[in-house]
Amino acid sequence: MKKSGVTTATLSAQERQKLAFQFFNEVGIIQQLGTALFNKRLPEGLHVSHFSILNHMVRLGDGRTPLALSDAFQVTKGTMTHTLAGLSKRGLIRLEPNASDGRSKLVFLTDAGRDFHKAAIESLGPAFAMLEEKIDFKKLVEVLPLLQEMREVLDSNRDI
Amino acid sequence: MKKSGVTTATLSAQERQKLAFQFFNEVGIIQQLGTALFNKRLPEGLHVSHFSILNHMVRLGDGRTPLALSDAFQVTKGTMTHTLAGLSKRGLIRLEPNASDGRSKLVFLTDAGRDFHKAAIESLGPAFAMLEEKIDFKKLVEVLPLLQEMREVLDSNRDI
DNA sequence: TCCTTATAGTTTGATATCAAACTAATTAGT
DNA sequence: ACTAATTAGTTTGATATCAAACTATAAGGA
Repeated sequence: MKKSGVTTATLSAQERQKLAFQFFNEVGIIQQLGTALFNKRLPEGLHVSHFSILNHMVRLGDGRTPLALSDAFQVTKGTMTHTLAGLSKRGLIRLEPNASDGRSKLVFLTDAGRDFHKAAIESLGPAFAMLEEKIDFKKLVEVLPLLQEMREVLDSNRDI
Repeated sequence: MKKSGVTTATLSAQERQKLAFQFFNEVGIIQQLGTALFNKRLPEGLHVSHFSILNHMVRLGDGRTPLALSDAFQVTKGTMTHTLAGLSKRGLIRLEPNASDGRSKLVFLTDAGRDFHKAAIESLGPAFAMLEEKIDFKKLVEVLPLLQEMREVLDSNRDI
């Protein structure tokens, strides 16, 4: 794998610091812009956070606990309570008691939730088309492992 | 070339969609965890957003307008007003009228701001050490170009 | 000059998120 | 079995952010 620009030889402490800031800065901006792009395409009052949960359940199955979801998305339990309340109020999910644990609940997709997810995917079409036109998705494949690694490192070192 | 997993040959529309969701999901989580990690190390009441602005001015010079800063960090003008107010209240920056434009202001670092920046960098030391130990920074170098590209694409297609 | 439009910054109202305190149910240690 | 510790979810209070309306200044065209 060839590379250009910054040499791979050695990075000074200062270079590493600058790199890290750049990395987190870009990540933060991408997150903001990406969220804004998605939000704009979703119906009034619905946020990417809502869509993400529906998407997660459509792809990986429903019947999970709120805690499992807050783990998957790395948000606090309180945030998940809030997000699920929004979905529930709109009838996109159903919250049922968990028979095997009285403290817990299970989250299920409703038909409306599946429909909404499908419609949301459709309405994201133009944004996807734009991305596909401008970005070489094979590069995304190459980049994902580092992102996952970074996420895992950050996740398992929260107490640092 | 392996046959399992995603090959670089061709990606179906569905694979591309899944990739994009994964990408934005990882980015969102990294942003959250990274922000949390940094915030924890900053003094009470100060947020990464404050530090980032100080860092920007230390590295690239002060005397910029709030609008230039909101552009650089891709936040709204209102958000920048709020963030600068926080910095100003703590005496870390000075806001002066812009002699060449009555509508505008200029943002300057104070000595306290420079001191604080230095101290913040120090207090981020352990977090950096952890990252440096766990992450190969050369990989960061390789990943930055795509992140920048993605940021630019998203930035120049806000209206999609 | 006067009027229209554009620009810089502020304000307002809403919301997503976090951290921490709280409640209720389960599990574990003795 | 009983108490202590843990766990799932909710609530509370704070704050960072956004979008949109607003204010004040600047620039341009007739």
